Amino acid sequence: MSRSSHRVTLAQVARQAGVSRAAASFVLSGRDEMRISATARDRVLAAAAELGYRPNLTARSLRTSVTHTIGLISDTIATEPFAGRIVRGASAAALHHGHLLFLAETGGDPGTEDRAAREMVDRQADGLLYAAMFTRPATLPPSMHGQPVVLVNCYADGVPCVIPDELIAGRTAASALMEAGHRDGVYLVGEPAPDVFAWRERTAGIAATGLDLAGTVPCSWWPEPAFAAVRDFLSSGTVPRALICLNDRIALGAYQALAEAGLRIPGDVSVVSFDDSELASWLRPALSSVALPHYELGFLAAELVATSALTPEIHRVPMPLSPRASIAKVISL
Amino acid sequence: MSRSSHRVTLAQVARQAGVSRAAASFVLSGRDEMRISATARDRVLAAAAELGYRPNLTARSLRTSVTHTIGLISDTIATEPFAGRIVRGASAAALHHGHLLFLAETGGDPGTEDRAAREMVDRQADGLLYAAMFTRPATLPPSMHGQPVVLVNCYADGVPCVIPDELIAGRTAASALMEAGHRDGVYLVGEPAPDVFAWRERTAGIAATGLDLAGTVPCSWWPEPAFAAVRDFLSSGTVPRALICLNDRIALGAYQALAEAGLRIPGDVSVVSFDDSELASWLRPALSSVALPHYELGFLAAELVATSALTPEIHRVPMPLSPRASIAKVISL
DNA sequence: CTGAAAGCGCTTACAG
DNA sequence: CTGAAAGCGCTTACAG
Repeated sequence: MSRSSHRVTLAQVARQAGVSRAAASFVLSGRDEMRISATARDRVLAAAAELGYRPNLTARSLRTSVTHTIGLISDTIATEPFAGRIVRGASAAALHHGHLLFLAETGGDPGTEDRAAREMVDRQADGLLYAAMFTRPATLPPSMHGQPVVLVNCYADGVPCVIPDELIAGRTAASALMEAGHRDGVYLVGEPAPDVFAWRERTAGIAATGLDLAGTVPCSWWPEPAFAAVRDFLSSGTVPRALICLNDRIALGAYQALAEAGLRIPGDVSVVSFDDSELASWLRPALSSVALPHYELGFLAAELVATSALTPEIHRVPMPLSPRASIAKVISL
Repeated sequence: MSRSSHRVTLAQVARQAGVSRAAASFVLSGRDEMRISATARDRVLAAAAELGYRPNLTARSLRTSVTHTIGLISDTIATEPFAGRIVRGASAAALHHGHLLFLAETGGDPGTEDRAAREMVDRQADGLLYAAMFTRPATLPPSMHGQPVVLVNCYADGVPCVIPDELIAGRTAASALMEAGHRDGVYLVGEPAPDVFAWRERTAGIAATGLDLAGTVPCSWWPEPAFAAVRDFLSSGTVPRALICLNDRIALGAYQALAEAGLRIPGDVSVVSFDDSELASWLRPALSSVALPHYELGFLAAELVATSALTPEIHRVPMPLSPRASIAKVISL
């Protein structure tokens, strides 16, 4: 006996209530056009409750050709610590709109991406989300073409996308320093990466404030290289007044190098960063960081497909500063 | 015009191939019982390829009453940094078995859990996974009763579950220290938590090695309290030889306190920990840590439902040590 | 207001 | 080997 044969069906509810299946369908799906009599309505509701009726949504979907289902393809979000918030946001929005999320993690492999998207399309997902770990141009898997899709944390011509507003983020980080009185001796830490959206926008945002960087300490965006680069930089004798780290991992490495050099944060050196990962609040002193709005990215994207708002726009989501103890006010004489 | 009316249907493929729908169905679903003629077979395949046919899985499911779909309900896994690996493991296993994952993040709210599970059941998911952020007893939402379910990182009577083998983990951590020659001055850092599975099993595992702890430094399992507790402990004058930290976050706090006290790792104090989060490899020196096998947990659990291996067993997944630089060999005289 | 009927796109015995 | 038919559980015009 298959499991579905255990489930009570609309026909059974109708029989027990003494009405037609059509009538039962109307009251249970809340469509009141036909003005079912109140007593019939009550009998159907009572029967449904008594029998524990649950609609078979796969059957309903076959008829209505809408599944209330959204597929999310992600390269490696669930691995990447805090980027899992994209998934959480998308799930919350989906649930909120009576939808359910299909999720596939592909590790970025194009073959897997295509297969996963195809599985979703074959299951008649109402729309597809394609999410990236870091903001970048996207190449859609072939099986997504012609489907309703929104890009999350990535972008492509003619496709609606939701991305973090890194331009404002750069401005926010620089402003935080300037409002504390910093003007001189501000260094950017992190390798220039003209190909990387975040780098381009953040540096443009910083420049837009009029803040004059004293220089750049190049290093790849990870703790270990950042530690080495900042250590070497400090050993040259320069003492910076403030560091803008291009992410929290770089900031961790910078903290370590600063500590080794006997420099205090924020007394000697102020630090501001991007990401606002958990790390930011764990460091000593806690790190001021501009938050990547992953939850909001996922939420908005799922909402766009749930509400069929699929015009090819670029939605920029604000990146707020989480101010913490790593920035000191400069006393000007 | 609805989207589904654009999709090419099995009937169209059959017509173009000049065979019955039944014949087309047989060749396309690879069921060879009827020994379709090779030329008919080829014509069907050609027609399907030419028309770009894709089966409507929602229709197939209605007929076969299996959806090749697995639902995953998680309290807050996608938020919790590395626990997102459960999702990744489950997704990989699902895909590997031709299934797709429904995901819902509930924030641990029972109402949301129940609603989400109901949405999955209504969509005829073949089985459900219920996952917890940290290993604990589980209370299933009512809508999951009677469904095929496996518990991930949590447990309940009579329900199959997949949990990390924390007992061996405790033994592994203690053994790592002992093999390096540590016998004396080994302290456990972290608040005793008799209600917490990980605490019970880890301490039991440590005890099982015969290692005699010199004491415990109690503190809640977070960086800040750990920093404060270890700092106070050190200020009492005791210098430990080794620390077993109950998670990586505690280890971070301990590192900070040790550094402040001018103690070197591992020269003065060896440190071993549990979790093997990203943090472990970022610290200086890199931290030896016993890995939480979240990916494997998710993978195995999804595989169990995909293969219908749903006997109510407790599956314990090994927790391997990631050895790094934080443990020093003790030179005995 | 209610009921009989068609149909969504498949699969699967069942006759030939 | 092939084809006509029933049916999975719903929704929705369409007559009465």
